[in-house]
Amino acid sequence: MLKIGELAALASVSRDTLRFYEKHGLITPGERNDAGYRLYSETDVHRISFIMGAKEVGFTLNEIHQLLELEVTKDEKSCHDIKQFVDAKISIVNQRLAEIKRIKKSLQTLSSACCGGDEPATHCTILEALSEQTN
Amino acid sequence: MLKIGELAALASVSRDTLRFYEKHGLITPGERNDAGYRLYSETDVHRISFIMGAKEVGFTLNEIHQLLELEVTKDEKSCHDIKQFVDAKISIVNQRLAEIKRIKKSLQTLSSACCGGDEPATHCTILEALSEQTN
DNA sequence: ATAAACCCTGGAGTACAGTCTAAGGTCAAT
DNA sequence: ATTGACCTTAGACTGTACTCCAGGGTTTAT
Repeated sequence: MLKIGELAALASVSRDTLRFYEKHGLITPGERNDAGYRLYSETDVHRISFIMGAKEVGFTLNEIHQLLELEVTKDEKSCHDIKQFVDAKISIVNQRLAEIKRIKKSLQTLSSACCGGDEPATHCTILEALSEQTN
Repeated sequence: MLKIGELAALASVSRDTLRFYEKHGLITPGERNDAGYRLYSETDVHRISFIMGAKEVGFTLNEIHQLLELEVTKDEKSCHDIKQFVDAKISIVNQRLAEIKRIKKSLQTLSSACCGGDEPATHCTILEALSEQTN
């Protein structure tokens, strides 16, 4: 079992952030010791890793909460309900994926158009790179 | 040339958002008419599309500003400088790409583990899906 | 045994990204 | 010529996601 500072270090977040996430129902330590210290399990490590990952790709804490809530509500919901919810999220993820690929392509076009030398970069612009793409 | 409401409708943002972006140096209409109305060009349409796309994949307005500023500062900077900056951004984009693929995989594992029927979804959890992955 | 390093709660403060309101000017249609 | 839909600014307000602080208790190392 990890204390809050240990999990915080592991996940590269602050203690305050973990307590903030707890207040908003994203992650609750399974136990507390006699002094009231939070004690986090292995599962909590996975959980915070999922949260950080989802956050990084643009899910809000609210959306992440919904995703994680699937775990809590699983017994009350049918497979059908969950499949529908998850498939809706997958389609959002696919949109994000397409968008990030578009951005990457723009940046790569820009980078490769750039000779990398010392001359002024008169023709290096994101917008030019974007407009050269057939999207 | 488009008026603010027209560009707003095109980009699915509010007029206020466009003015807010302007205040923060992201997009400035090339012209104003006699009454002081903002008039946006074709380039501005591309620009707002880039902004929305970058935002969607998790860039902050500040980061987007930096990306777009390449255009403005191009003459003062060498190709070398710009290439370095852009390549750094590409590596951030690659991280985001990897992360969103991880999320997508979790969701897909979850979805396909789900029979889709009417029974309670006892084994449908994001965390189970995550822990089944070899990452 | 005592200081440093950790933990607790509650609440205030901050940065970012809008969003809304007030008070007024402009434009197009009836 | 006047109504309604648009535009202007400045500034107040909101929601999200932290971040910090005060005032206290606990644990660990010397």
